[in-house]
Amino acid sequence: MPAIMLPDGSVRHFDAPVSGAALARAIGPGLARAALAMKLDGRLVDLSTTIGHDASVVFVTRRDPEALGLIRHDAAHVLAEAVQSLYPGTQVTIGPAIENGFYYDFARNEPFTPEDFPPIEAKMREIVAANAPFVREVWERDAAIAFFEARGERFKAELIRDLPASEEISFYRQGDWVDLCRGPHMRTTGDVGTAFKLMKVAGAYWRGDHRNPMLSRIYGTAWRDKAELDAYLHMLEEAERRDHRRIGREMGLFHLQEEAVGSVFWHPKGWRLYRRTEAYMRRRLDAAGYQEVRTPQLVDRSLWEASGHWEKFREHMFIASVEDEARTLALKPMNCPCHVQIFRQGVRSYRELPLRMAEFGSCHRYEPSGALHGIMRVRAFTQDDAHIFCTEAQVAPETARFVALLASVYRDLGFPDFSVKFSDRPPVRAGSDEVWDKAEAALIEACRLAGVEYTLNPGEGAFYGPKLEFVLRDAIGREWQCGTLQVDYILPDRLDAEYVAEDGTRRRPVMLHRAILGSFERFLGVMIEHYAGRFPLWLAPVQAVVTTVVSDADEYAAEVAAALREQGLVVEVDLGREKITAKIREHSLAHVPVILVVGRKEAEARTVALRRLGGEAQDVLPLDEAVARLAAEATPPDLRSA
RNA sequence: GCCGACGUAGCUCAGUGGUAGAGCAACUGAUUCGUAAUCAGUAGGUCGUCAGUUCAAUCCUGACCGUCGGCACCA
Repeated sequence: MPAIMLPDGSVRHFDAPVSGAALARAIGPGLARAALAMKLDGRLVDLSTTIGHDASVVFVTRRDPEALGLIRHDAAHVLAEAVQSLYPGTQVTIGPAIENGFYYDFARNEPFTPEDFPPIEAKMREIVAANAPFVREVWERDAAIAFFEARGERFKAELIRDLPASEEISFYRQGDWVDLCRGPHMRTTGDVGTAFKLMKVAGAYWRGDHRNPMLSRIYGTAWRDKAELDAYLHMLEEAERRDHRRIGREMGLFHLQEEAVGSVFWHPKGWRLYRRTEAYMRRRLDAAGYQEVRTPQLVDRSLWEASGHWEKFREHMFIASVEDEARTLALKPMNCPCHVQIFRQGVRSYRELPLRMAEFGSCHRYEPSGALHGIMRVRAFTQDDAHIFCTEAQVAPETARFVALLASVYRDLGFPDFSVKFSDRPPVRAGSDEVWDKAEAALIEACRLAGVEYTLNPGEGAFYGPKLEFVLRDAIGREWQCGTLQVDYILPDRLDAEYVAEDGTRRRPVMLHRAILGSFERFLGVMIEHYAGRFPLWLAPVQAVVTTVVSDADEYAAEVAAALREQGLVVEVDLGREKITAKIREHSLAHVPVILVVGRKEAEARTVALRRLGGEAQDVLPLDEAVARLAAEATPPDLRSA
């Protein structure tokens, strides 16, 4: 005799158990048509699920956010059926919904190629048009295993074997095709709709483990309607347009080449962008009480043995040696052991804590070749690194100070929107549970103190301590993990760092490893994509171009440029004989933020016509005023008064 | 590192078993023109590298290097 509560607070009573579909029909024909699935006491289930007890039900329609996941998951099933019907002998494995779409991993001797997409998509449309109901079946475990083994589906059989005994083995049938699946699904294959598209093929390890066979993965995207699909495809084009590798080349910022894989050749304009960012960071760190240091690139292996890197990370380190010496050196992959060496010089007092030691540390890591990506993932990079040596009591306030600094830096650099992930103790870790309890509690308290909201990232902490990860959101909604703060009780111990406490005893400091940008290379890559090369004036590598309408204005143009350079702006002068429209186009494509056009009128009146990148308006104003205005705007945010 | 695709002029790309083309950019000349492409001409390539097959390879085969998309990795 179920009593079912609906979202509007009303309650419906039934004499017997009732399916979701029947419930929807009882409420109204409109809902019966629109309902795709339902949330039964908050759990998303099939509409065919029978409700036999008192419950609350919320129907999911195409308009609800949950619909996307359902559409994508169902699309994965439709893809799998299409592939098996076109390519007999292909084994199915898993096919989940993911952000923006879905994928399905297939086992087949010959991998798929994009040329296979058109026939597969056509078959998928057939399956959707057939509008076959998704029918849930519960199987007995051995029968399920036998079923898949008889069909040569060893991956599916393996999945079932590894399901916990308590788990119900459910199948979903669509027409003649059936797949092991936990569900839930929508009513029919027709509910998938037609707003889907196969995107790419890729290899993927079975169960994500590189020791396992490589499967052939097909990625697709799926949306509620064509408008959403088009918007998504447009966003992808936008991302491609913003690609830092393309913009870096077009703007002459940097290049990469074979002889130095994973290292950046910074060109004058790119290096100016880099230096502006670095100078900004240096001012912020100075103001925040950090002391900058510089430590060696090449360090003897004995230090890496002491720090634990030699044992744990050697395969990621570049090792160097010379013939005349027996020593083995390594290029530093991290700065922390070197910073501890500075801390260890002389006797440290509690009065010196917290001691904030910063370095724009140049590091090398041997990253796997497949991981390299433009300047975002390289083998030689510079971190905005710092280590805060402090007492346990200082962990919370220092974390709060750091988060405030980080938020301010992100805001200044154009990223007001960021989120925080809290990674707690990993399964394999150093240190006792008591130490971890302490470290995690301190970090939680610090977040409370700083008013930081975070999502939990369980088991993802560093082996030596819990960490916060700071993820910023760019102009087109993508997320980039940049900043980090890690609490470390281990390294000070391994490298024997100590200070004299108030009571005269020697104690271990706690180390906070922290970075705001992460690495300059990666962060600048993110910034290039975020701004699509259209940097704010204070960061732009070339801040303005002065160009002429007629050659009579050449002399005046030089004067205008000189006046701007006097104020520290980087200005180019274009006296080319092309038409002004062509010159405007050229410098706009080069992403120069300000174009100053001068002709006879301006030369006589001592004015400039100021044009902003992307805009069409011309602002004619006196030279002095233009210079003052641009100089103010080109001042870095931390140096502006008020 | 693994799977797949790709590598031709500075860039974007065409093309062929008989040693290569276009557009843009560059350079030269003409054009003095008012806010996103003025016209004409010139120059530019060991067709990623190394082997093999062939009378002949940029093209076919193999290995290697690199890039791209994923996977794995990201201390």
